Amino acid sequence: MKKFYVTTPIYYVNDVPHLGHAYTTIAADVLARYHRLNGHPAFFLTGTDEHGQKAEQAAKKSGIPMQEYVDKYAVVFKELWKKLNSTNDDFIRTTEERHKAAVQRALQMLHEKGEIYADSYEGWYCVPCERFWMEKDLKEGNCPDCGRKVEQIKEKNYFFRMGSYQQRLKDHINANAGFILPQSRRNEVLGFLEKPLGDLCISRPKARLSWGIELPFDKDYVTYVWFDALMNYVSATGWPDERFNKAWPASVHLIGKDILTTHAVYWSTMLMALGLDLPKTIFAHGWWTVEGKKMSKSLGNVVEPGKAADVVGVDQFRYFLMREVPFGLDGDFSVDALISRVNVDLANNLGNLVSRALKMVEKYCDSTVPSRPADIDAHWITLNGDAIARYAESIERLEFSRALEEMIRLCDTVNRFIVESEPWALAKEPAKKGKLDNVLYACAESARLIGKMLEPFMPQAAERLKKQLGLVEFGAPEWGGLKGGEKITAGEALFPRMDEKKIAEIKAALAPAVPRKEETALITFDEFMKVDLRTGIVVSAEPVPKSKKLLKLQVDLGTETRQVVAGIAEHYTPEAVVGKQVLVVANLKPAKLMGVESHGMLLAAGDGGKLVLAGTWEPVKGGLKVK
RNA sequence: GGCGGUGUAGCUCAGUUGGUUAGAGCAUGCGGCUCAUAUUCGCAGUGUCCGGGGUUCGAAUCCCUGCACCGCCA
Repeated sequence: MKKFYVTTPIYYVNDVPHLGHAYTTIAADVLARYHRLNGHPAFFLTGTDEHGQKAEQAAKKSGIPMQEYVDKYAVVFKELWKKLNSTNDDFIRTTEERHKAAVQRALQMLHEKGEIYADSYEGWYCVPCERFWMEKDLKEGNCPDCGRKVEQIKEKNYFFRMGSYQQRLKDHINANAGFILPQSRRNEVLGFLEKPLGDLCISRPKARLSWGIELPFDKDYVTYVWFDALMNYVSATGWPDERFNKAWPASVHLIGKDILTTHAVYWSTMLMALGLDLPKTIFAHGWWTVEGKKMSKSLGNVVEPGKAADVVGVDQFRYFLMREVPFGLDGDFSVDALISRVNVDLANNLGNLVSRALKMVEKYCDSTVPSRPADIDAHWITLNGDAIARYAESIERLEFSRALEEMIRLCDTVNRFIVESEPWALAKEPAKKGKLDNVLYACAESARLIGKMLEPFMPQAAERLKKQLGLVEFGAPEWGGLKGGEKITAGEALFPRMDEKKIAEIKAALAPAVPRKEETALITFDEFMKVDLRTGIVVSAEPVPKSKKLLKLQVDLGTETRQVVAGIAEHYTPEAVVGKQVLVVANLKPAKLMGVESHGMLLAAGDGGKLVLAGTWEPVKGGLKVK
């Protein structure tokens, strides 16, 4: 029997779950449900990644003891998955004994095999930021992040001989077209592997970071979080116990595109070194924007999945995520798109179809599915069968949106069939009762098949539809599952249409939280007057070589022509700014940008998108004081 | 800068190895039905297939080039 093992990444506990987390988990859940419903033993794993510096920092910041902090977050994730009807079979936490033991065992094995070695290196280290910097990245000898001074320190660490697996990994990827998906991501990894692959530092000195799994062969170190985290995929299956073979190798690792390299390269080589099989597929899906904008805390537009599911319905939320965007591409989460999907696909099309079909069975057939006609049109059976085949094929390929498209298409087909057969007209002629029964059997049976298709995606709606059809299980995805005689209960609509009131409610619930006002310190008049603002006229402009953003401008300030370098090249062409009347900070300390001297700054307004230069309302000459 | 990708209807996209009038969904307009959640069905569209050049009997598709955007790497 075909076993199926699907994983999500274990989610990092430095923040609350967002749309991206829900997306991966729901996709994994759909796969797991689909396989279980088809009789394949399925194992669906998710969990939390609880070690490492960021978790440690986040805990410190919140002033909660480490273990208490991670316990709290693990619960937050678990509860969300419950709410979203995730059927994960296990939930692994990297702070659990079973996981720590597996990680230490792996480290021990690799150490003994000579796959891990100690080495020292010197580098520039920023103590407050707790990280090393390359010489070239330093800003005037200081940390490019915080600007504080860095120290040259010498540190010993342990390294995994990742580089020695480069060729084997390339060969594996080349020989297995489905190993890394989508194809564009596969190309990326192959491109990455064109350059020499270095070894991987897998330790952190406890002096710097104590929150982690201790190296079994050196108690002064803990394990690097990625090495620790990736091991979850096997530790949860019981590795190194024999029983892990029941699950491993994984059928699919679902991941976000941001963690492709760690999985495709780190994890794959780790498995090779441990002598374990590689997963069948690593699938990197895309990211969601919200109303066209990148999700970010500062914009306050982070979608909380629990909240979204509460207000639109869990099934509707799951449907939208799986249907809206081809799996693998980026997508946009907008209230308009969400409403449209729910109203058009689920309410008008699918829901209404089920409703009209069942109500007719109630009305014309005494709420009982007519007996299965012997001579039903073969073409009709083929139409249904083809839809199911294409649906199944799409899911096997992880093309969720396509699978759902096929389901909706079948609804279209059945809706058309109803109009063409006009059961309401047949019902008026007692002589045509036989024909009427056949039509309504076909409708009910198609509804069953549609239920079968929506089951992995929308489990609650599936349950209701099953009851409406008088079934305990939907049965096989083949024509003829309904035997006739099933008691129908039409009841309430499967998916209520969202009206204006509901839409307003959703918009209110999902509206971006008001971003914290940036506290602009108040300044005195005198302080303001220290800024020498002048009007200027751009005399000439040219791009700064090798720079995307910078333009080199000569600006007429009346008494002189100033050279000013402005970061506006992405918004204005040189031609567009020549002759423009601008506002210049004339007493700004000169600076060199990309090696070009700049004696001042132009004023411009922008919110991260389009930048707009500031000028005066009426044309004025250059050099006037602005106040 | 290196490598890879994308550009098709108002919007989101599909277009197999080149082959008739270039498609789907949504949105829009008109018409029909009344079983159904004002639902559904039919019809109607609109396209510089990013620009330019080339190969070919024939190019959205193949080649070259330019532009724009995106991804990975540095």
